Amino acid sequence: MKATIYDIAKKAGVSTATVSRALGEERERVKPKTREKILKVCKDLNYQPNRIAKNLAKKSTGAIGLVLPEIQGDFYTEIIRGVDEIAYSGNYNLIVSSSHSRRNIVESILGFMRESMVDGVILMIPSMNRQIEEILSKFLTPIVIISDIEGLGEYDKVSIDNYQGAYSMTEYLIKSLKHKKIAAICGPRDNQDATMRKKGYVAALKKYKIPIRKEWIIESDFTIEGGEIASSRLLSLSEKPDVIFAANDNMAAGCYKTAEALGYKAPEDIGIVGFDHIAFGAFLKPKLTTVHVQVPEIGRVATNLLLDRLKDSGSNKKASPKNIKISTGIIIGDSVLKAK
Amino acid sequence: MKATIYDIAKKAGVSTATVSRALGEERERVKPKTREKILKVCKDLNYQPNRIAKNLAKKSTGAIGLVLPEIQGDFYTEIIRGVDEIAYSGNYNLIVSSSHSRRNIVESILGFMRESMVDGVILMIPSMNRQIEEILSKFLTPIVIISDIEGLGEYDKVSIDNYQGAYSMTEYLIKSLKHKKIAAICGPRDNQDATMRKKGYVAALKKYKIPIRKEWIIESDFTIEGGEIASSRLLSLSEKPDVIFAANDNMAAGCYKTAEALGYKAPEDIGIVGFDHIAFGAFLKPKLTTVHVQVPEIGRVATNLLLDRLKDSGSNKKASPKNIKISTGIIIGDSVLKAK
DNA sequence: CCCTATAATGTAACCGCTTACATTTCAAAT
DNA sequence: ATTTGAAATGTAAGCGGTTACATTATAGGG
Repeated sequence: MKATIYDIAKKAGVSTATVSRALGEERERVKPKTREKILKVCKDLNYQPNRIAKNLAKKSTGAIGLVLPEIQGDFYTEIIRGVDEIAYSGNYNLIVSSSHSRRNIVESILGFMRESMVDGVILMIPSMNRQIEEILSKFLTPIVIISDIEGLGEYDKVSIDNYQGAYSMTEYLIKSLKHKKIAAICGPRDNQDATMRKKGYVAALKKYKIPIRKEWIIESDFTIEGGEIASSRLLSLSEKPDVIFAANDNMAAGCYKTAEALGYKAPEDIGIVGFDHIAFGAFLKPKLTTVHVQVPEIGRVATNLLLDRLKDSGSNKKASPKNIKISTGIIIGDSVLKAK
Repeated sequence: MKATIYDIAKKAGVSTATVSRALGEERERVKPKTREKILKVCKDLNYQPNRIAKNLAKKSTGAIGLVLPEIQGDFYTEIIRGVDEIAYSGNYNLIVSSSHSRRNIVESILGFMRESMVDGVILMIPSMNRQIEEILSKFLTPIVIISDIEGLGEYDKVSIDNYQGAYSMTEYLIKSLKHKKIAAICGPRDNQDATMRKKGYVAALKKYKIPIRKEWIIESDFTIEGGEIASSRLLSLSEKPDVIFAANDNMAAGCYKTAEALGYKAPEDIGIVGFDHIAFGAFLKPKLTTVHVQVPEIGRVATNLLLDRLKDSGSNKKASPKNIKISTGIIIGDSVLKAK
């Protein structure tokens, strides 16, 4: 049988209160000699405090939940890593939940919230809907949202600066590389990151007075295959673009595949640029030019926001929601040349 | 204030026992009419059972822990996905912990065990040491180990069939492709997966009576850079191999880099094969021939073992430890040709 | 209408820890 | 020696559920 605090108290000849204090934050309030005796008994009996009982008494779980839309590929591991790092140093455990074949986002959220599994949750969602909003408003668990969705003023929010990233890349293509025929493969319409990236692209074209051609803006799905399909459509147009700006690196990889299949050589025949700067981009040949996103930083920032929130969840004066954008940069590879 | 079971009981005019029954597994034992009334009150008060209290009363946490050596790249997300899937359908939450700059494996394990955070843990470790063994033996939390380490008879274990995978690949190179000059870039000496892969390679050579050359067996570290260094050493030997068998795809990618840098063309000048079949392998040019490992399956199998263990952790007759090997296959790419 | 078996519900102890409040200890001050 | 106040420790009531056991309601048989 596992030893409990009573066993320790008995064997050490003190009360449970003293044991609890000797082991906890009030360490200092028990006489050194007593404490030593208690610690020795703990070691002898191999005592492991029961975390659950502690949590019940303290009314907290000591865990935070991370809800991801899916979990596949570098992007998500890097988010997890960032969150885990901060959670760990804040003494919280991390529970990860993501959609998969048998569970959708809503169930993930409910799993955490409905059963008060966690003290707070970090919610990464591509888009908001009525149902999710309703669920969130129903619970009082602190929430940090990772998403580029506008509105949602009542929540702490961290997002990639998608707009700026896409704008900068497009501007780079136009200003530095003198390109004008720039097509875009966008992400899903209902994905906010995708939407903002598209907006950035469009805004940059407008700024430099380059007409926007509908047939050069294709909606896709952020997958490699989606990139293949979209790019093959672009490359079969009578008037082809010189550069394809894929809204993420996966789709850029798809463009490489198609280009090769159709006998185009990057960057000479067609320029390709991406967004995200995930690890395997470096292995594409030629090396991919892409928008750099500090992915683990997203996780870190979100977690810090959440921990702050948890810290003063006791005090009644709620700090007003924060909204942090993670800035981006441009990684210059060899996948696009200066326009002739 | 959050509603508790007492609030519900009071408002519904029944006892807490009845509420508990109406909501739990003994649903059937309360009269339908009563149950309905209770459910209505729950909805009205937006009642969320407190999971912690439940756990304390039931003496379980409803969570399993997954300890990873690190969390970077596809390999680990796929493991997580497999584990998560099964954990979810078994109604367990998943807590992930991995080493990083501020925490090592031992701390990860202790975090779970010392504070009884989880009902069971899945432990993925590249190698065993005295300290870890000691910790594990000290706790009675059920454990499943993902590792190819021999011994450890007392634990459930799942491993990639590294030996067979490496053997098959080597045999394929010898028998089907008629190669004889096959070098190997191995993983770290203290990594059991690496060790078993090397053994499989050596065994196949022996089987086909091909002399083993020490200078063609290089120890490296499973990273891309390691693969670069190792392969540049191989390619600078006076007598060069025809094929390099890298013990993982990362190192194979390193070989590609080196080959290119030194002016060798794969597969004509040098054949390259890998191990793992991680996603980006498909993007190497030429397409990588490699050993396929069913990574999510590892997670699934491990979790099933753990859940089984948890299920009959009540019964005293402990089932004897299981040891499952996940079989591998060969993915034929274009990175190695038939010997001339 | 009573008896009895079974279904439905209630009572209260318990899970193992924390902590407000009460009590005791002890050293310094008088 | 007595007083006093801080330090050390103890007592016991929670935290919010579950569940063994006790009690009450209900229905069918005599």
